[in-house]
Amino acid sequence: MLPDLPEATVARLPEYLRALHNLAEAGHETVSSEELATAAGVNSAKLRKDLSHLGSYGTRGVGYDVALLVDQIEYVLGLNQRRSVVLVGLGNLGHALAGYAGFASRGFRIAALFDVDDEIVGQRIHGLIVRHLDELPLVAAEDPIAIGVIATPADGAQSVADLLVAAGVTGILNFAPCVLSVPGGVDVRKVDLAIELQILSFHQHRKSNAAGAAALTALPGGLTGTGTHHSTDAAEAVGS
Amino acid sequence: MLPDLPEATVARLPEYLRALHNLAEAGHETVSSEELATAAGVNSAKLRKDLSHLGSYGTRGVGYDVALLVDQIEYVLGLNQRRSVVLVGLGNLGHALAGYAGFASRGFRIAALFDVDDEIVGQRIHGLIVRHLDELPLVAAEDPIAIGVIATPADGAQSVADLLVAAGVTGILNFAPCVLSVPGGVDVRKVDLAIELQILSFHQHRKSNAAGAAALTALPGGLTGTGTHHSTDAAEAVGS
DNA sequence: AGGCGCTTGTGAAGGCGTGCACAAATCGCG
DNA sequence: CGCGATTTGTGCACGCCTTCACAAGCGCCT
Repeated sequence: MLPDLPEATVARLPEYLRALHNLAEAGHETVSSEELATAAGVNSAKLRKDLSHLGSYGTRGVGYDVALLVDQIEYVLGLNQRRSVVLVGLGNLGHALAGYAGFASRGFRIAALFDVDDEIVGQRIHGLIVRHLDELPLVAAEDPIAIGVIATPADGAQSVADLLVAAGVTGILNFAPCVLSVPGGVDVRKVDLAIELQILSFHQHRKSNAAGAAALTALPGGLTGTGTHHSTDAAEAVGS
Repeated sequence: MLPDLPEATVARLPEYLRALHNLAEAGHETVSSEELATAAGVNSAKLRKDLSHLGSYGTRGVGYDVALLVDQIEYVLGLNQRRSVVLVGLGNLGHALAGYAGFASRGFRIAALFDVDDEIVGQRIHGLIVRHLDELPLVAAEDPIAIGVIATPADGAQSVADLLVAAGVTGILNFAPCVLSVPGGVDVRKVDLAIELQILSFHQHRKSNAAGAAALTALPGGLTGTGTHHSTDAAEAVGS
């Protein structure tokens, strides 16, 4: 029976798994929560709580059996079942994703590549022929598709998502910079390089302002939102 | 003055910004929290609370001025300052990232490309010559590097990170599947395709087991009739 | 066999984030 | 000028996640 895992825990399990694989290759048979936590870049208490949600697979005074834990996590994540992945959109990014080695190493199999551009359809990319998006239903009929990866421009992403959903896909990984609307029961995860860069930018901006900000923080006025303060000068006055 | 924003809010601001740019192009001059929230794929209350952290830039009964809000968010994120980005590792993924249009569109400028492979160094990729990683300090001396993007295999990533830090980089975006250790004050964000796939895999595994479980759970006292209903998953999963 | 050191698993507390629901504020219209 | 429609900004409650601290359990050594 599958335990009900907190979402935050689920997001960390793959990281633990990768660390465990490394440890196994290095010859470790057991590992303490402290070691594994360090290898995975988290707090040891958090790691223990995460693993405790899977059940008691550790031995007090000793640690966790590496091989056993690998099996458990892989089972919980459903990685022992092979899942078919299709990739839609073979521009720069899609091309790179098609050649990504990380697919096969975790039980994922690229079943097909799709695009709509006649220049790209028919090309052979990393051993697979790019097919036209119209053929997606055919491919899905032959072999159920578990996960669809969208690497198209933003304006085509929603219609691709609709096609994927219609083909029975219940998990979508979206690299297009847009919001997808999908029916309930379909899981969408988004990866956006630009967003990550902007978050980094924010932290740098904050750090660089932190020094001078301390001198300005003594704002006496404004009790409760007396809206006389207008925004434009705020933006410009601060930007030094 | 830069307000102290909750991390969750910061992570959503770029999404709001993108939605606002779309609205501006579509000719909207003002937008209500409801509209903007829908466009950004979030709850309207959450959006209002997020924006309230920046200050009061809306007008009750009317909504938000699109142009003003764009300026505010860009200011807070530090996007009006152009930041130099260097990209290390030009394999499949790095090659695609070098051609990513999203860099320039948000004020980021690719300052240089680096690799260590003699086959790759010297190549011209999307208008830039790939330089040897050894030259990184030289480039950093000419023009301060804000952000370093690591797209190398895992085994080289830590040493690249060390080099970047030594060159004064304070923000790192890591595509390598490994944990980086960096000194305090340096911000690392990680993007891992394999992790995202595994999270999707988990949800599918859970769903497929829930179906079987639902058949077995003939709960006698079930008044509500709807057992474990996860229709909101899709909406929440949008925020990665 | 017994005690000691080590490590897991977990109860409890605190912090953070989310969403509801409503008061405050603004605009347009009669 | 006043009123109603509309929308923002926010107090509050709730739930999730993190972290601490420690009891419970296991193996080893004497």
